[in-house]
Amino acid sequence: MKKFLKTLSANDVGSTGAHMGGILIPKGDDELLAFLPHLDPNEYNPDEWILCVTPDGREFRLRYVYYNNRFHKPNGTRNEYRITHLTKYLKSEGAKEGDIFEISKEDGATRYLMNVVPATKDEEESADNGPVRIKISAGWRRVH
DNA sequence: AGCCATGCACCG
DNA sequence: CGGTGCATGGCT
Repeated sequence: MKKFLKTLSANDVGSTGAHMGGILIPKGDDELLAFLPHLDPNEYNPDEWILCVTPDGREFRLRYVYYNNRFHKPNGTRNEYRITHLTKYLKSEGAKEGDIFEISKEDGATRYLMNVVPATKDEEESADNGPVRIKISAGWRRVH
């Protein structure tokens, strides 16, 4: 099973007043890009819907988008991935800036599992005996 | 590269 | 009419 963690930013949880309701995916990481559905860079703003279940069994459909107008519009500047439609879930969990968002999936499975764990716990511990955490980009970790 | 912000459309 | 998401621009 592959599993990725992201520390939520203020903008991610909506506490900045932003109303774009979603989180940012680092681009340029092959493991993460392979883990998520494939989005064709040759398409303009391609998106894919992924099915996520929470630990308590609720299901959410999330939109995984690649904003790439940099390559498709004359003066486009966007080149980033995002996952939206998360506001409902994050609010229901009372997620705040600094908390950890987890997303995992069994190899070959179709459904993803997601979870948010409060900031205080997971961070400090696990120096060298817990699971291996590899920093792959700002805010993101991959767990083996 | 990543996070912050927003005008407008849509929908209840 | 208020909330949410889309697509995009801006700032660090």
